Amino acid sequence: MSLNQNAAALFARIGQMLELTGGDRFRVSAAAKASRILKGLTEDLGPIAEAGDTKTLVAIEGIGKGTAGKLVELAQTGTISEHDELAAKIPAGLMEVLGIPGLGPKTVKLMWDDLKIESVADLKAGIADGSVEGLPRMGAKTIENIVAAIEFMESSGGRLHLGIARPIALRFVELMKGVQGTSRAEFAGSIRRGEETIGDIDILVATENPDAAREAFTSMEGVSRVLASGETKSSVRFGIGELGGRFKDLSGPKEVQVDLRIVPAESWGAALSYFTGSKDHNVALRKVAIKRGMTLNEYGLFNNSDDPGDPIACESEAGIYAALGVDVVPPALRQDRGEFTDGHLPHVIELGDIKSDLHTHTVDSDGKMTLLESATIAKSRGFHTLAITDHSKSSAVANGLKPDRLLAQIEMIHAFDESFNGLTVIAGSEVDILVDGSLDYDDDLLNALDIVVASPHAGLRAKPKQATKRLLKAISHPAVHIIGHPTGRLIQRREGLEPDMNEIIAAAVEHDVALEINAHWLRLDLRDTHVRAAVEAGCKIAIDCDVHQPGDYDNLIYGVLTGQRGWLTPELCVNCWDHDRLHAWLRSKR
DNA sequence: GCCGTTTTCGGCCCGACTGTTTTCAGTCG
Repeated sequence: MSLNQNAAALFARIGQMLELTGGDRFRVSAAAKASRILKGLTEDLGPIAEAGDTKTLVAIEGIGKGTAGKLVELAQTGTISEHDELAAKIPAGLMEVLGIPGLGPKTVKLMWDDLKIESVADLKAGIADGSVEGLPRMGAKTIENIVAAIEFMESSGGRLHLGIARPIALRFVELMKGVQGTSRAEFAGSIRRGEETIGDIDILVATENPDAAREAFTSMEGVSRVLASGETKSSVRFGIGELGGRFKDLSGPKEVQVDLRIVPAESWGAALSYFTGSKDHNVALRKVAIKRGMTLNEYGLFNNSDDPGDPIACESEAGIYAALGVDVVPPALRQDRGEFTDGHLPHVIELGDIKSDLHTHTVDSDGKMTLLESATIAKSRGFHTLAITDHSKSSAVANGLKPDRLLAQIEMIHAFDESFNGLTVIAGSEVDILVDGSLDYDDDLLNALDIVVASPHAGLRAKPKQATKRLLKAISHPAVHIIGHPTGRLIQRREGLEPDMNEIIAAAVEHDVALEINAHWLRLDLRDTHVRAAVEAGCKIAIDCDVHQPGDYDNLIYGVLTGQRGWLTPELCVNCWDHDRLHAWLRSKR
């Protein structure tokens, strides 16, 4: 594990443990912030911290002297003494109790101090024997909520994938739009920002009939429990099983919390901005407001005075950003990763900019569609180019093509292309990058292909140095256009390779190779922070759906959101190029 | 613990909901 990820986990834990020991709340949030920042960095701080270079470390926003010192300590000794000291005082099971929704540090500390509750099991026993009931402010209703929350936590195995949560959010939005009196409905929160995993779903509604909205929301089919139903906010648990069996092999949450916010139509923009977040972005945005003598809340942007009067801006997000004198920040960029400090924002890619898919499979390997079926969908989406890239011979389980079958397929695709007016279909392959970095076909065959996507499929537990070497060798092969899902990670399932991304990106720039954002929501590989580093280096990026079945084309949005989160522009994304420019680039490797 | 157009001290975003309270604490986002 890299120092960043290791440190991020430790600081997150330090923050939680400080809460439980009654530490200063600003120190708590500083530790949590340090954790988030470290998670989002692209450059590994390992060598810097090991060298004791605190000057470079404190230059990072949110990292001060204290955190820098602990990073150095971690790099040099393998541990942070503050963490170990806290961990010695706090039972491990207590952290799990803190994870129960609705239970915060105050309550957990009280239970620990007064009742010696040190685990979820202790808490259950304390509820059963009535001792928890004896605590101050602990009534029957609160205990009922804790029992339900424990059940929820035990049935939910972590966060939801974006590709599962977003369709649910869209269903809620459609439902709310159909309720009488609704003028606007939209999802906000982490789904709108395109985060790769989702904690809960936020739905925003502007309506003349709040009671009808609330009623429709809490009684939607699939709602298993109503947690709250107030004037402006309702919360429910929604059963994911209702979606059917397509994701049944995915271990994950069985339920998700969905929040409905009913907001005044006139402050729609302020509310949408507020509930889209991220939290860090909101804090940064409010600081911009404060600097300008204004106050920002979910109702609007106001002058800072005793009698603020009418808002300066509130109806649209764009109006609020404009009134604050900053660029409008697309939702995916709202991460507090420099969107206010790096001058003007780039024009990031949008779904409509994508004009080709360069990584798709057919029935010839492990796809479910024929060439004709896939090409028909590609054409209906307005693409000018479709690359067929079935698996190579070593991917036996995926029915990879032996050389003779590939030669026959190339011939077939080239014949097909002439008959499918308006869409150029090109012959390619998703060629395995073998463990030693060599490719799965000989050079003559590779050069017979219009496009080569080289991807790692096996040996994904290799050490970082070996992984770097392997990918560098593939990148330097003159026939390769794109490196497919470069790390091979599966979100919440498999870590994948951890190569030195800076070296990979530099090599890709040197050899004119594009790195892929695989748009499948289980992959999103490259991930957002890697994309950001690649974009900063001027590296070409491909966004492809890795199509196996018809619905996979719909995954494109997840790839685009990931690109946006990495500040990707159409100029650097080969799928956004027009026909002639794309094909000139492809031919330049032949 | 972090930070600085009030710069090495003294602040640190802001409001809703619940459940338990007679005015508010705790939690969440």
